[in-house]
Amino acid sequence: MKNLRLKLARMEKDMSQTELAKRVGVTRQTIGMVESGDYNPTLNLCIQICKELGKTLNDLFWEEDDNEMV
Amino acid sequence: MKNLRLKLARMEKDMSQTELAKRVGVTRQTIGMVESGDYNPTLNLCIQICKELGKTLNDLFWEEDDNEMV
DNA sequence: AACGGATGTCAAGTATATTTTACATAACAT
DNA sequence: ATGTTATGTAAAATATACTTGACATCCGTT
Repeated sequence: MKNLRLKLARMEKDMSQTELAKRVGVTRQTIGMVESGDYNPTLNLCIQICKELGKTLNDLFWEEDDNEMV
Repeated sequence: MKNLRLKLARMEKDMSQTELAKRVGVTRQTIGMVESGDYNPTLNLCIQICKELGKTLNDLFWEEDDNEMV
């Protein structure tokens, strides 16, 4: 399950995966994997991404409904 | 920096670290380290903890600090 | 006193997040 | 046709999250 909210938030900031990665301090592959889903990033990475995109953890990483698939 | 919100939410549920750990599927040491702070858990672990305690990611893991909305 | 449950911590092992390097395609210019 | 930017993906290496097992203290109970 792709993280479309993250991808959208990044695009709204006119930021490439490479640029977001640089700001966050990881590689672009890592950002790509987070957006692609099927991935379990660390909390600090999520927080850094949120801060760069002006969003909160709930905005980008909290599933409100009962979409399981952990 | 200790995660006091997590500790409080757990205690409000009358749950020991051991019991929360069992429900979440990790060891009690891991829960202890998350509560002690200075630790970087994975997103899935945070989500599982939130679900067991009836909280959201922002409730337990988002620092509102100086980033107030514009 | 002795017990049992809850928590803190530490060292060594295992699992996995993240990096590095590399090659691939598509879109859009020049 | 050539070059550049953006993205997807995949192997192997490294860093670190998480486990295992142990020993510690504190606190309430018997």
